[in-house]
Amino acid sequence: MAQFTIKDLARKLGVSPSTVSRALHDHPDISEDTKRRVVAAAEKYHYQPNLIAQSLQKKSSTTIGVIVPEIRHHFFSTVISGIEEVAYEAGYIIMVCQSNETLAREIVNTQALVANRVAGLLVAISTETTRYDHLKSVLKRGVPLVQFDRVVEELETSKVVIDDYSAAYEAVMHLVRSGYRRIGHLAGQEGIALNRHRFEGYRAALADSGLAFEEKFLVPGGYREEDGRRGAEVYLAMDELPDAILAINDPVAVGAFSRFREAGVRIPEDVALVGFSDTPAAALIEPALTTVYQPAFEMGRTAATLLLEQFVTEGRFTPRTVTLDTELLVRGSSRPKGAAWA
Amino acid sequence: MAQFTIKDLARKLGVSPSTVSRALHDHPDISEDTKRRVVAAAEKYHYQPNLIAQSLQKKSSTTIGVIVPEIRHHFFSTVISGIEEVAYEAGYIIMVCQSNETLAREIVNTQALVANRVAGLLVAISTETTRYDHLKSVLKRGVPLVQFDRVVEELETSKVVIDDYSAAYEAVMHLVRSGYRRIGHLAGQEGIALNRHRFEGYRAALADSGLAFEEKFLVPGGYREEDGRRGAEVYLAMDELPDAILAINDPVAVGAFSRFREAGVRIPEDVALVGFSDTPAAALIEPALTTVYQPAFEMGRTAATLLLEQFVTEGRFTPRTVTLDTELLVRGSSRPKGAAWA
DNA sequence: ATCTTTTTCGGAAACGTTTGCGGTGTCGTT
DNA sequence: AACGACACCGCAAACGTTTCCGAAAAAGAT
Repeated sequence: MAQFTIKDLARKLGVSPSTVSRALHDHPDISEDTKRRVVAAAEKYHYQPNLIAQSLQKKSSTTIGVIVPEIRHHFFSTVISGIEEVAYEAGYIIMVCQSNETLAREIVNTQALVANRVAGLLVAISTETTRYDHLKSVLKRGVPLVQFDRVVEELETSKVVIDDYSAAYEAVMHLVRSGYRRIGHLAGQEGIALNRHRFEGYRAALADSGLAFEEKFLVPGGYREEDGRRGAEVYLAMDELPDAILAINDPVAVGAFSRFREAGVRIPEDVALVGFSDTPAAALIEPALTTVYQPAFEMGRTAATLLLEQFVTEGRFTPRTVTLDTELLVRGSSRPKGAAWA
Repeated sequence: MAQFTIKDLARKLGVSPSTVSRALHDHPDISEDTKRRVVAAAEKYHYQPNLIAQSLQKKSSTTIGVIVPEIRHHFFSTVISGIEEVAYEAGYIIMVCQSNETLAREIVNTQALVANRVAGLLVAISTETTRYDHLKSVLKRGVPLVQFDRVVEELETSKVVIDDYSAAYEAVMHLVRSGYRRIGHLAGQEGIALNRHRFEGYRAALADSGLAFEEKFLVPGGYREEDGRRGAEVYLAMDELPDAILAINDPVAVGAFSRFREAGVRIPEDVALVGFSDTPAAALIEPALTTVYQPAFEMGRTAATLLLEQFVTEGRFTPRTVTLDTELLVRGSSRPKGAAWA
């Protein structure tokens, strides 16, 4: 019932608690013989070290905190999977919180994780997050922090991102090469760096192709399927549809996709579609969605790795930002204009 | 840099640490006046209680552990989302581990969580898990445990599940009513209770419909898309295909779906398909997949709620198992035999 | 004015570890 | 024979809280 502690073990063996502790940690001051006895006894009595006590004394825990907008989203759960993977290998365990895209909850979450004395923090900010006091305070406390995906650039932390600008640029270039000319963009909120970068890549590609940027074809929204549907709605109300659309992510693309289909708009004959890979569903719709593949799992792995590195670099440490490669997966939804059905 | 503790606060205020602690917890022994002073000072110096120390002294933490086969799977990440939701509301934070479907890692995970002195444990076992010593040991230590989805029935814990038997039964009945007669089953491993129940529901529905159970149409496999593809392969090698298939879950159904399509087999004209809802992709394929909807988010919520309830019921407590309702979402992939295209 | 009650607080131990420091005992060297 | 070196281990403090047990001061009762 009550906990079996190191003291109990010591009593059973007739040695001191310090000896037990040292034996368990393979300290050189302890003879091989007693080490064996201690380990054997620990085994026998199912001794389980109390990590809480250990953390208190060491002033640092063996858990790392993770904050994401929503756990259930495919992209983030994949990232978390990656994080857990390397955390596990390194003997850490992860505490996961979701902000539900609200700043208030994100703040509560960071406080809770700090209160739990996590060794470090991995965060992707919410869409509402335009003030960063909570993150700055984490930094000031000296808690290692690395941002991923949704990062705030002016914060001096390690970051892992994709090259949103180039990815969007390439996606649009692909559309242009495929014969599309009136290319719209289902964008995200302007505040988020990621969204801005994708927009800028989109715009630059238009410019570099000698195409005009049409304000009305830029329709901002959120990250979810319903936002895509709403966006499609906006396009449908226009005199003339764009002939291609770059969506801020897959759910939005899929939402637009189904709304368009309902309206009898053919993909890609009437309008081509390109997304950013948040979901495996993209490959299954008909025609399959052309999409920018984002290495979510790998993003989680590297973010965690960066954090672990920061743990060991005592004292002076310089933030690194690693940019992961994306890949444009060309599929049916952006078939060259006028091409026959596959 | 160094931590600002309750002692520091006490020193600043010229009172004892005990007084500060009591003031912060609104203890009646403390005058309103000093309470105000303490709270104000705590605010001023950004005092953050050390939950680690608190846990050590209280001998119980405010974190709950979660173990799932794989975080990245849509079903489980949705469950986790639900868990986090109610945990958050109750002031708990969750530690999440994945077993990667291996028993070894599941064992390590439970030990790590116990070592971290979680207040309770929420687990869905791996496919490999046929011995339960690690879970029994958790129980013996008196750590509250509730199982969800993949449960081991002989363990005396609260459980939250769906009625797999009935769900499979209804799904097959639906197929029969739609005119299908040679109904196959892409099953999971036999060891898992959940798989067995679905199989039994399937078999009972056949029997009650006066249809013969054909051994060869039962093809066991795993939970992933590739298992579905492999299963389709098996069917394709037969002289005669089944005219409908109940898949153990959506990924498997989707896998079979795409393999069949590659082989020129039409869905549902040549073979109808029904899945168990693990993924949103089911609604997007063409034709859309008929599937048994499982309330994953709700499952997470109730599992966490059950655990929280168990926290307060000191002493005598009787395990409850709650069965969540499913719903058969009838879509194109099981269109009545011979019916025209929508 | 003394005694009892109440209010308000402090001392100290405890939760389970780790670790600096010091203390034995043994052995080899001179 | 004496001394240093070394191997091995125990004491006690510390990590930041909470809480039992009193104790002092204030208030009320007689």
